[in-house]
Parts: sequence; C-alpha cells; structure tokens
Amino acid sequence: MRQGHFQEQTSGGGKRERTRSALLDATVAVVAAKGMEATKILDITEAAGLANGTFYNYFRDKDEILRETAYGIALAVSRQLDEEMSGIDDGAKRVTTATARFIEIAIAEPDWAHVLLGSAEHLPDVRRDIYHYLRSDIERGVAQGKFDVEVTGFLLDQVAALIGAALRAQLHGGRDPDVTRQTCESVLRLLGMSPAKARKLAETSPAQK
Amino acid sequence: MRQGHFQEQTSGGGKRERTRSALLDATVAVVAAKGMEATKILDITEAAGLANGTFYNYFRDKDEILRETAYGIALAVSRQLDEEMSGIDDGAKRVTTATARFIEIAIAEPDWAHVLLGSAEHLPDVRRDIYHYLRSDIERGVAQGKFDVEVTGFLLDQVAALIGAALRAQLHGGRDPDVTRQTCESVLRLLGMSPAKARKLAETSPAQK
Amino acid sequence: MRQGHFQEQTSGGGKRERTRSALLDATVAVVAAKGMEATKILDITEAAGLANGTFYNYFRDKDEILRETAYGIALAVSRQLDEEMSGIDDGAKRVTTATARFIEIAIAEPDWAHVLLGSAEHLPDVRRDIYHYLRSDIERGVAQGKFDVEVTGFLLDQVAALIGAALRAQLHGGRDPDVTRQTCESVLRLLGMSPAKARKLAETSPAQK
Amino acid sequence: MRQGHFQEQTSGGGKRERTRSALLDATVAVVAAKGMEATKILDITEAAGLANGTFYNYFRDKDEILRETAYGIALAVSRQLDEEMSGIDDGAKRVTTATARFIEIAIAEPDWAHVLLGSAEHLPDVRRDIYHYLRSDIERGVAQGKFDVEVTGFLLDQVAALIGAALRAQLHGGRDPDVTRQTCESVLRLLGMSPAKARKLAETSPAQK
DNA sequence: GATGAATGAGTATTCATTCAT
DNA sequence: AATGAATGAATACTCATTCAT
Repeated sequence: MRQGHFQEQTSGGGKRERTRSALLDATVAVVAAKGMEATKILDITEAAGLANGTFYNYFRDKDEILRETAYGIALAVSRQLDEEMSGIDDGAKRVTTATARFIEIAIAEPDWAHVLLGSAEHLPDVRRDIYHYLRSDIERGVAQGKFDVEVTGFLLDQVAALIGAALRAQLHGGRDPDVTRQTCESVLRLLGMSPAKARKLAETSPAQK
Repeated sequence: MRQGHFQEQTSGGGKRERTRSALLDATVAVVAAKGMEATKILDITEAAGLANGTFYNYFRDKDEILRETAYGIALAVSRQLDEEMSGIDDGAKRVTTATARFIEIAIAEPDWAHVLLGSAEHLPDVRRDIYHYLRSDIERGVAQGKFDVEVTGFLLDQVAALIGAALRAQLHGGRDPDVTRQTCESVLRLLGMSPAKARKLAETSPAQK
Repeated sequence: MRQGHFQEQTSGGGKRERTRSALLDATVAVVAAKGMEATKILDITEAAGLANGTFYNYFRDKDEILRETAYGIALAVSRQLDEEMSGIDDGAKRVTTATARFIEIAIAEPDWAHVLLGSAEHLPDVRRDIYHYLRSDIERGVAQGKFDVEVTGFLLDQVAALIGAALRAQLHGGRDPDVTRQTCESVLRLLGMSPAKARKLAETSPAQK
Repeated sequence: MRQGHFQEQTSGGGKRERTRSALLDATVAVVAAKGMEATKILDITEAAGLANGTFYNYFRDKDEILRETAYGIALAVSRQLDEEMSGIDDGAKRVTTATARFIEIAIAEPDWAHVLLGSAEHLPDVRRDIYHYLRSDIERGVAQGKFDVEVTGFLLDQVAALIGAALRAQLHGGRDPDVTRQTCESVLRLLGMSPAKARKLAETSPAQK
C-alpha cells in the first residue's frame, strides 16, 4: 500500500506509531471500498500487510479503529481548512470557503469523502466537531448582516446535508466543480441571502481549477 | 404486535396474505429499531410471532423483504400524498405541500421515517420514484415563474437531503412543526425564491397542528 | 406430467390408487433427474401436481417412497424379462438374453436405469431379487456344461457390476447397442466360456435394432 | 484419533500442516463411516478434535476437502503401486499385479477403500487418473499378444467395475484373498485371455499372505 | 511486539414433517 | 382426501476475538 495520510503524520515516530498508522491508513482504504459496516478486521490487517492478531495490539475493537480513523480524517480536513481560512474575516466568504474547500479536500482524496460520509451517520462526535466551526462562521455572517437566519442545530443539519449531497454526487459522478459551486450557492440561499447575491458570491468561490 | 400498515391492507385476505403482512409489519418495526443492515431474519420472525423457517415460505431472503417493505411504505406515502395534492395547481404550493406533508406523514408513523431514510441509502429505486414526483412539481414551478433554477439530478439530491435532515431531526428530537416549516422555507430558497417570499409561503404550509 | 408406468398399472383403480401412482411416477422422474440423495419431497409433490402435505397421506417418509419406487421398477423389469425368457432353455442363452434385455429395457426408459442404479447401492433388497433370477440361469448353464465357474455371491456381484457399467455408459453416452453386446460377451467370458465362443454367442444377442 | 496417513506425511511439518492433515485424516474416517454425501463439516472437525470454525481456516468448503482427501488417497495408492510394479514388463502380469495390489492396498486400510469407492462416483478426476495407468498396461498386454480386445473407455469401465465389486465385497465380508484372485482371473478373461490361462496366471497373483 | 492458529457465537438457509382447515 | 401454512432441527459458513509461541 502506498503511504497514506496517517503514515505521513508519523513518519518520524517509532515502530509502534508506524504500525498503528499503517492500520489506520488501511482502514481508510477499506472503508472507502466497502463501507463501514462491511469492513472486516481481516480486510484491514491484510491491507496493512499485517497478521490479523496484530490488530489487537493497537486497538480494542473494530469500533475503536473506525472512530479513530474518522477522527483522524476529520482532524486533517479541519487543519487544512483552518489554515486556508485564517485570513478571511467576512462571514459569508468564510462560509462559502469552508463549504467549497471542505468538499474539494474530501473529493481530492475520495477515500476521505467516503469515510466522512460514513462517520456522519455513525459517529456523532465527528459531526459535532464540524458543526462547531460551521456555527461560528454562520454566526459571524449573521452578526455582519450577511445572513438572515436563526442559527439552530437544525440549520446546521441542513447545511451539513447539502455538503453531504455534494460529496455523494461527486463520488458517484466524478469530480464536478459546478456541484461544489451550486452547493455554495444553495448554502447561502439557505442562510437567507438573496438568490442573486448568493449566485454572485458563489461564483467567486475558491473551487480548485 | 399491534396491527401495522400491511396488516390493515390485507385484513380481508386469506391466511397467506395475513402472515405475509405480519412479516412486512414486523420488518418495519425491526428496521426502525435497528436499521436495515442490522436487521436479522430472526428479529423479523420473532417480532411477527413466527418460527424462523416461516420467513422463507414468503420471501427469498432479507433483501427481498427489505425491498418490499420499503416499496410498501413508499407506496403508502405516495398514495396519501397524491390524494392531498390533487387540487393544487401552483408549482410552489405543490412543492411546499409535498415537502411538508411527506415529512408529516413519515413522522406521524416514525417507523416509516426510519424505513424511508434507510431505503434512500440502500434502495435506489425507491429514491427514483420519489424524485419523479418532485421533479415534475419543481418543473411546474419553474414554468410558472415561481422558481429560478436549472432542474438537475443534483438539485433533486439537495431537496431530498433537506427532507432527510428534517426526518432525522424529528426522529431524534421529537415531532416539531417548526422543523417542517423551516424545511419548506429552505427548499423554496434553494429553488431560487426570495427569502421573504419563501418565508411567507412556508408559513402557510399545511403542517398539521 | 405424462402418464408414467405406475399410473398405467392403476388406471382402473380408485382415486387413492391413482394419486399414489402419480407420486411414484413423479419420484421416478425426480430421482432420474437429481439422484436419490438429492430428491426432496417437494420435488416429488410438485412433479405430481399435488400439495406437499398430500405426500404423507400415502407414504410414511421419503425412504418408503424411494423403496417402493425402486421395487416397482425392478418388478416391472422382472416381469417383462420373465415373459421374454419363458421359452429359452439354454442357460448361456438365458444369461445373454437376461443381460441384454435387462439393459435394453432399462435404457429404453432411461429414468428406470437411473432408479435401478440408485437402488443397487441403497436398497439391497432390490439387488437380492435380481440376483435370484441371475443365479438360477447361471446355475443352469453350469449344469449344462456351458459355464465353468463356481456360482458364488461374489460372482453375481461381478455380473451385476458389469451390467451396472453398461447402464452408466449408455446413460452418459447415449444408447449404444455395441455396449450391450460387449457386456454380454464379457459376462460369458467371466462365466468361463472361451473368448471365441463368447463372441459368437454375444453376436446373436437379442439387442434391439 | 490415532495418527492417520496424512498426519504421517506431515509429521515433520509445522502446526498448520499438522492440523490440515488432521482434518484430512478425520475426513477419511468420517467418509468411510458415513459416505461422502452424508459427511458433515461438524463430523469432520469433531473427529479431528477441533472447533467447527477451524475447518474454514483450511478448506473453502466440503467439496474441497473431499476432493483433496480422495486425491491424497489415490496418490498414496498410486505411489505404492508404482513402486511395486517398477520391474514388471509383461502386460498381463502388470494388469494382475495392479489389480491385485490395488485391491489389497485399499482393503488393508479399509477407510481408503471406502473413500476410493466414493470418489469413483463423485470425483471423475480421480477416476481418470486411475484409468490412465490401467489403459497403458492393458495396451501393453495387447501389443504383446496377451490380450485380445479393443481398448475402449467402456472396457476400462468394466475393469473398474470389477475392481469396485471386489472392494465392496471385502468391505462387507471381510478380507478374502480369494475375492482378489477371482477378480484378477475375471479381468484377464474380460481382456480376452482363455479361461485356463487366466486361472493359471491369477493363481500366481501377488495377493498378500 | 508480531504472529496466525484456534475458537465459538451468530446468522442464513433448507427441508422433512405436522396439523388445522 | 387434499391442502398448504407453520414448524424447528440440522447444517453451512463468517468473523471478531483470544492466546500460545
């Protein structure tokens, strides 16, 4: 298996860390290929080039590795997003950037998109993390008068649902920048921006060329 | 088990039909409780008060009964919806009515909502059916100048995602008419209606008191 | 299903007899198609156009109907053979006639051959019946100086094994009079007749054109 | 269970090889006791003193282990036979030796006889292997003027049928050198040797004391 | 630490047989 | 007699988990 995300993170670490990362990377690949429910321990260890028993030297059970894998991916996406958003002050711009970049990053590494979609259903904690960032950006937009909504948990659910739809569409249909743009536009409309403004702003969204 | 939807449909039928319905009703209950993936044949037959072997006198395997269960629910919802929408000509009104009533019907029988959410993921055919109705109503609204969007498959995905979010929210948080109203409003905004008009129209949505 | 052997036998009888025969005929067909081990009660009743439960109004269990089916076929073959051999006095001639005609009769109705081969293994009683006739003919040939062997149970096993090989060969390869002739020749040689005489006599064997 | 043939073959090997052999040996015993069709996985693992699940660490399914068991036995018999026949040039002698020794070897380890009889029916490949040797020896005898027959597939079927009869007779009746001798004599007669010569030659057959 | 053999609980499925109608 | 729905024991197979080496 080629070096995955977790391997890279721990390339300087000891053997224990490297083996652990190999298992996490293998899990990403297997979950992407077969879904969370269908992922077997043996699939993971085989993909990692290890014996099945080795798994239990690192993780208590399947749930644990699934959770840690999803957290790891979510963390990686968050970090990258944070970086890219550090200079943006405008709430609306932050929301479109976060939306577009989140989608772009996940689709650029389709295994990540699979894992994120899977975790959204099964791992509420991952969801909560993402919601936290989202909420603060939307609230900023509201404070700046860009959005006209009450920021409820359900509103975040709706935004997340639109982002999920975008991931699913591109996982099945292949990468499509227009899907991402359309999603940004929809999110802005959802948040109470006028259709025309939403279109204008979405058009300048930072979807990668 | 109390009499379920399928039992009602066949209360006049022979023993065979009644047992078949008992299995389908049991499946609805089990899927709602544990999800499609986790549903076992033995769960179904136990819930129906039958021996495991009896299952195979009626269905080839788990997939078959899951499919038929989901189709049955989808059909029941469609029928009820059709009836209620027969007199409505305005595309925007049709869309809010369909959205609101679909959610209300599914939430009134929460097991149905669970099954519908499960099918959307696992049974593409059920999805396709629902999309068909949705698309024609949206296109009507576009033709009437109410909406300003290009009606793509992805647009339908977005609307479906919002409806799904509404179901999920109410399944977890309990019935909440405001979630339904909010969903209608969001759908209208998504379709290009101005935030103000969307709010106005969603307020008159036929969510049950 | 077309009328089978057992139906013919009982065409004059009452309903009970006719239904019973229908089950026996169905068993012949199913055993021929799938073998004794693989024959299911439901196969039989379906082939007979009856409900599964009806089976148990006529037979205690699967073994019983298999046994009776095999006996019926063996009896039918014996009867036909008896008739055809009534005028033959020469022991050698009787042995070739019995061998050749047994094979021909069984192959003419291939289902019978299948049943007979199956019974030989599983139903020793059928075997015993056939051995009885065979033994007396061989002993007659020995008494007439045509054969030079000690007539043991094992000798009969050998003859039966050759007949079985002939049935198998023609079931797989299609009817082939030369296989039957060759079998007669081999049986005669086995019984101590010189190769030349055996060939001569086998050539006049009553294999059907 | 006492150490069987396969265990002996692998007594030097690692644990994996020994367990695998234990399963094969257990299969031999179970097939001998109950026949191939009636052999259950659980019978095998119990006979081997293992848990049912262990079976699937070594074999895909029942067919696979049955096939490998039969091949293993056939191979063992072939090897032993090859050795014993290495110095024999005379075709007739080769045929009687092969016949007699095949029977003796199989009967000395009655489980082997059971497996071989079972394979002949269910595993055509095993049959084909044995036929190959048989055919070349018979053809040699024909070339040497010892036999007077056309060597067809059906002829081999006949010889095999006689050998099968010998195995069956001794499995039921207990070891009986006369059955083996008689079989050799019959085979020679079948191949066109005169009864007298056949008897003479069969008398010197290498049946074990 | 790593290995991989062994385990056995869990699940789907088949089918002979019973029995109420 | 005939029906066919219901039964449940039997069986194959999977896979997370344990543990001796």
